[in-house]
Amino acid sequence: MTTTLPHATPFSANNALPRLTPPTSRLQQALLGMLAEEAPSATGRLPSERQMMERFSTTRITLREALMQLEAEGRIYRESRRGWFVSPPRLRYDLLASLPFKEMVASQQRCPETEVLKATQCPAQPKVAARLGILEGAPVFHIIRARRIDGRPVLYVEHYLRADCFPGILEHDLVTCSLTELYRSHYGIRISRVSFELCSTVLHSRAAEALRAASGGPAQRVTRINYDQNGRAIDYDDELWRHDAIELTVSAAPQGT
Amino acid sequence: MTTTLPHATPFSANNALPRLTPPTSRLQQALLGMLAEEAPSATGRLPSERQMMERFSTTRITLREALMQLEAEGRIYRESRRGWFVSPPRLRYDLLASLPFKEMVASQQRCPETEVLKATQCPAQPKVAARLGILEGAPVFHIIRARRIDGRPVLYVEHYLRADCFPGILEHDLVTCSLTELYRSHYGIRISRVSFELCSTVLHSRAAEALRAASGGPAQRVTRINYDQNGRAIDYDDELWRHDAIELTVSAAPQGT
DNA sequence: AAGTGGTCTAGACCACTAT
DNA sequence: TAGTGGTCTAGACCACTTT
Repeated sequence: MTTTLPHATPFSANNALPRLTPPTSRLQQALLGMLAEEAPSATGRLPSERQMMERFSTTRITLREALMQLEAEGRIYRESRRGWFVSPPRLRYDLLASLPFKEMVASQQRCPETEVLKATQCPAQPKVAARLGILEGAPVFHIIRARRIDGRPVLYVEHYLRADCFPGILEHDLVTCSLTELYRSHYGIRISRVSFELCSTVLHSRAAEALRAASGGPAQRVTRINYDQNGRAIDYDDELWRHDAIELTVSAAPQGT
Repeated sequence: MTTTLPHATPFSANNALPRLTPPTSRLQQALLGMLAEEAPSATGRLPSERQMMERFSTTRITLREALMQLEAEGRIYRESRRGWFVSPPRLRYDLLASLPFKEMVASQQRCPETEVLKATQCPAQPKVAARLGILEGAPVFHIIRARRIDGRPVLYVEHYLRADCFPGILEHDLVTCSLTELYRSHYGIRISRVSFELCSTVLHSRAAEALRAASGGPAQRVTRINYDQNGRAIDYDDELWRHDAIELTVSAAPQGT
């Protein structure tokens, strides 16, 4: 079942002729071809590494190198110990539209799901306190959620809410309702300003576990601070997205004008 | 010169005792320690891979795995075939402040430099035409620049300007002057709206070459469309940043309010 | 129980950089 | 010219998932 690749000379390293194309990029081409042809198979799962390595007559390490390149490009992704998959189209995430996750995903004809991993009250750590403009150790609600699109876990979020602003909020349904909707309907608080910090990093172990991903996998961090009509910081979100899952968007008038 | 690591049991694979800490994370710890102690050495250059691999008694492949993890975290970076370096602090890039590169970098006590790689007129490719709202093949100016911070090349930009808006702009000094400044001073065009698209990808070969980086290295893409006071798209920028070089920032009123 | 991905070993050659 | 990073080979064991 060994498909012959262009320039597939198994012992070309010992060959006087120069390799026309380096194995990795041949491999990538071949893999892309494979994705184009076969991948639309329901699950989007790729063949096992050993199968691919045999099919393309290469080593596991070399094959993985090529796969990880495609992962970095956002074309494929892996689930820990489960294998490689074709990446679905990116979700468009308009930062200033401030749509709740559920609405944002649904409006793009995808299926949103949420799971609450933790919801407690605790004292504010220094970093959280600084961002919320409150004293270290002041009470905050700490909510951790994992969110899925079409069944695939793509987002790990930690929310920190000023406890004094939202008494009893943990009693509400945190799976179905959006937090900003609760702010408005139950606490009369509207969000009048948001500020974001975006940076590309990696998944820490807890996030990785929640996303069925490899710890250290590529991630896009989006942190967000919401301010109410009085300019007071009311909550702070720390989002970690699988980096291939989103495309961020901003549209506004520049401030210099 | 071999430093003993905690749990450094060279043949632990054949050992009945479980490894207390996996080699890669031991390695990462050790490397972080090394960075903390020695790295502030002027150039920020790390020892050669072979030296590190001997020092930490491991394999080159395993060592590189650990280094690439740190690269993904944005703590170190590499220059193609030149070695590994400690990452300088990220530049804060406020998308809506619309500060020219030079001012933005200087305001953060860093030293900006610019190099023009290409500046020509050419017909608009489909993608460019679509974003500028002009006909395919309509004339655009195509400018490619590489930009450095403190001597390190971090940004590869391609600009596409509507040629009908900016006659003769290629005659100007594109190294020293900001484009938006030229728009205002010579063409009476102000930017009244911007729209961004952000997404994490990899460096294509031209960008990699310009940034002395490995092709396929981690990158942050920032595309930007500028609109004038009549709501007409006047230029389109495609920026590729070394992913560890920036931290993006947005602050504004959400649009739902 | 079989197979998978995750990790690790122990080498090697080449093109390029630094000296 | 010596040494470097980039790439590749040919194996191996383990913990976990899947069947």
